[in-house]
Amino acid sequence: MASSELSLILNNANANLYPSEPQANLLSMTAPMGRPPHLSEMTFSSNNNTMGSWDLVNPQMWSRHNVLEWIGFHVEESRFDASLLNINYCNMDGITLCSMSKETLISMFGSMLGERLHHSLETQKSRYATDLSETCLSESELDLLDNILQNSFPFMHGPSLGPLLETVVVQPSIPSDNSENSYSYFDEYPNQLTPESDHGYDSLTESFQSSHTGSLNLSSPESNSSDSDPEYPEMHYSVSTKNFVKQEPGEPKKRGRGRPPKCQSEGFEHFIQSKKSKHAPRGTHLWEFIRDILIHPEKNQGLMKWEDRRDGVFKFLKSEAVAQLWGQKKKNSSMTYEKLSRAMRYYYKREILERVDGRRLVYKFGKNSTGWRIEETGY
DNA sequence: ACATTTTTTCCTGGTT
DNA sequence: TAACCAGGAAAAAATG
Repeated sequence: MASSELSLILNNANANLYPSEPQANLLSMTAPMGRPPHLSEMTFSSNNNTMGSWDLVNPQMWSRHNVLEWIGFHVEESRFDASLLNINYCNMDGITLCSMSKETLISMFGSMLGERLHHSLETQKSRYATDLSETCLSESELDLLDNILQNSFPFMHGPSLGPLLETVVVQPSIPSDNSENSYSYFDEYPNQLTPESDHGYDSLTESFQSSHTGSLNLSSPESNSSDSDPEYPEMHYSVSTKNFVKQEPGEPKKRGRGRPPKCQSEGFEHFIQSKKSKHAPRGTHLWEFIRDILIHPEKNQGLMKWEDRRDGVFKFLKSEAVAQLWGQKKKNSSMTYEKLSRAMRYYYKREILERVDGRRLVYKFGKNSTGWRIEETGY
């Protein structure tokens, strides 16, 4: 639960930096070592560019709190998408951090943030070089730290560390004691960004959080039938039923047309509201989101499939699941395939999509869409 | 601040 | 009957 709080913090920070970005997965986490900071202890300052107390302390002396502050500072400074962070990597103290090589940091945080963190860490270390010499660790101590590291991040196995930037995770609705049943999408997508993707576009980094309040099979009916591809395992997507409940029973209502005003949530997001960028990052279009699911066939886990890869014909296999994913990206829990498909139909006119008549859940990319062709993707 | 574009929501009616 | 498709209308949100 505490790790969820950590995640929440970073994700909220990210949500404010990149309003359209999804929340990182909270369910795929393994237990981090030690006691993570409590929400109330967090100081992702609402003051832009304000360093935390870590700046005044030798990195070797940093608490977990300081480390998290420091990471948070650089996440914000570099406008890194915090939802891409594996929160497990953020839960360490200064000693652990200081024992990490540049390569390790890059492995953990990606090249951009990792290098930045490394540079900052080295700078901080040098500032306190005198202190460091006094607190220099013996080889055995370093070995011990190495062990701690290994135990803390068991999923790290050398340079090609495991699911580093864990992103989308679809949780089976049936609780399982086997964590392998949860699987993630686009673990290391920084190298898989679509050629045509706009900078920073990461539509597939959202989590697909399950809820204990109910489960729903979001597979489209058709996809459950003979049309289902054998290569895609049937999954039951567990999604809070509240996502589909737009009205409380008994609430009389009938909204007018058009979209209702967005409710401003209170809490941490509000706390760091001032960090919110004026505009959402580009490249958050629905068709790009759809495209990116398709061009990562090994990871889309049966959400969609190509009907004709070369011609750009594709089909929704789990229409509601895709809609939920899209809704999650847009922070809209009431997204449905019905609405998503309306937006898809608007693309016909703009020739981003072409109509495919007579085939349910089937669409085709049009001449104004990019980034999906084999020549563009390389596969 | 404002104009335009994109998406969301709701709706009616039709098809599979 | 459920799920989907078409597309109008209106409005919010995103974007320039």
